[in-house]
Amino acid sequence: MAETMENGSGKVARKAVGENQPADRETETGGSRPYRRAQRDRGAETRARLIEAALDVFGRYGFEGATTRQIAKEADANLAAIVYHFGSKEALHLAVAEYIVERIGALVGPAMAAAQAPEASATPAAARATLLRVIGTFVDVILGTEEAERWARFIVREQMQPTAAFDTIYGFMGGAHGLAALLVATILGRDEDDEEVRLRTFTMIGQVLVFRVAQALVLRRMGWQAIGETERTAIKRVIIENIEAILRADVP
Amino acid sequence: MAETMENGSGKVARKAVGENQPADRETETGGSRPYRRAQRDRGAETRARLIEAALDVFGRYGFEGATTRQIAKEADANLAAIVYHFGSKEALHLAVAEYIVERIGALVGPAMAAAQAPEASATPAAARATLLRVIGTFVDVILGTEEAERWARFIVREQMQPTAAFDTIYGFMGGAHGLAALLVATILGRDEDDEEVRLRTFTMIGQVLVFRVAQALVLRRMGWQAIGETERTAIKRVIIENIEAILRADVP
DNA sequence: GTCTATAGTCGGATAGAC
DNA sequence: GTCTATCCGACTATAGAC
Repeated sequence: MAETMENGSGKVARKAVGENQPADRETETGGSRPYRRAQRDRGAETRARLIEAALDVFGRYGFEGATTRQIAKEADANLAAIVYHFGSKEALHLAVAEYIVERIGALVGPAMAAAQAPEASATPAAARATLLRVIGTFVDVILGTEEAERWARFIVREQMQPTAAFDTIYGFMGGAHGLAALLVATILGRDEDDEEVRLRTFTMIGQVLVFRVAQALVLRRMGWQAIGETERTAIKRVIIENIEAILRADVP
Repeated sequence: MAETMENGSGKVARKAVGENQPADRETETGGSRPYRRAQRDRGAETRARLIEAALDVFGRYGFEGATTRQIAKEADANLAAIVYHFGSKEALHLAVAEYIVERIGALVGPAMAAAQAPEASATPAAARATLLRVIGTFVDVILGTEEAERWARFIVREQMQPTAAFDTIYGFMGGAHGLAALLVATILGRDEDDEEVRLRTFTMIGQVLVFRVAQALVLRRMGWQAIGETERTAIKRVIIENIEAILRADVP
């Protein structure tokens, strides 16, 4: 593992990405706007590529297992760029956690904001509809987006062996659980701080998580190649039915 | 991480473990049986300690992140012993997977064997009782045994980034899911290969798993220090209630 | 079977040219 | 901002004494 092909040639195989060129290309008449733009925020783009690559590599190999060389290579950037932009391997790791929270927030933020509106949990019936909608969004994001696989790897590692990055992750995840717990509390007519309410909320989250965390097992057992839209729909239906049953049972 | 204290002294701090002594100690009259025994299977004991240590270190740092030095140190064994007993770091990794399957098998084997008996799933009612008992055992093992934390770390890593060790793990986990799915199928009066049955079985497993995988989050949100017997009982009650509700809903 | 010593490789981080 | 070159510590694996 970790690449045995280090055969000489420290050259980074620089494919044509449309930037990172020495300035004496792109001699088309007039415009050259793409070039100007690339020139202006070349640093920001390198930084972004480094974070994306680091998310992938940290997620796959863990903090210690990941190498800055591999991250730089995958980002098509220079090794020294990591220290320049972030200061250290550890700081890059933290930046990745912040990036994940930011990206997930962008995807589920609207749904969460809607769920936090007063009318969304005004009555048990409204809260139930809101909860089911939030869970649906959760399934779509966690199983449907291509990035989610990388996020999950990174986050689960933090759960099992927390580093300084965990606090950043916790800020978001704790809020999400709290919001869901509030909805569950409203539906069941209990207090938000009720132990049972919080535990039951975790079991609902777990029903979704298992398809992400134990995906290798799921694919083999289901005879699937991947979790596409068809599979996701089937999963969502089962989970929604389960949650309806669970909520029904507790409101006799 | 990965220990910065490498300060000279390659000596392995050899604490009194009752063995690994140079033979000219233990001059008590007569017996010296413990010594003889230690002498005889010293190799087997070193091997066992190496596997235990490797399980811990591989689980915490991943295959690449783990170092054979740390494993040897934690096992109170010599670095070269790893190659001697297993051949390579990778072979040790595989041996750990086999060890985990063996240990979990020893703990849940009886429950699984009982669940496989014909009468355990003869009727939907019998199957339901069996399933609830199996889930209870699952919760106890996964949240109640001290070793489970280490197993889970190792297994989840394999799920997210499978190596050769995954096949070993899969043999056991696939069987466990199959058994549970058979029970669920019997309860719901469906076929064992039914897609919905298999998915629903995964959602049941997920309700337990979340408390292991997202434990850092669970502890903070619940305000718990650890998951002891009290906490485990509360979790088990919620999960059992959920599963009863889910099964009830599908058998109108 | 277990040890020390070491060969050979690869890691993060730095310096300084451009 | 990005590059090459390099330091030096830590890694896996091996060799050979005991």
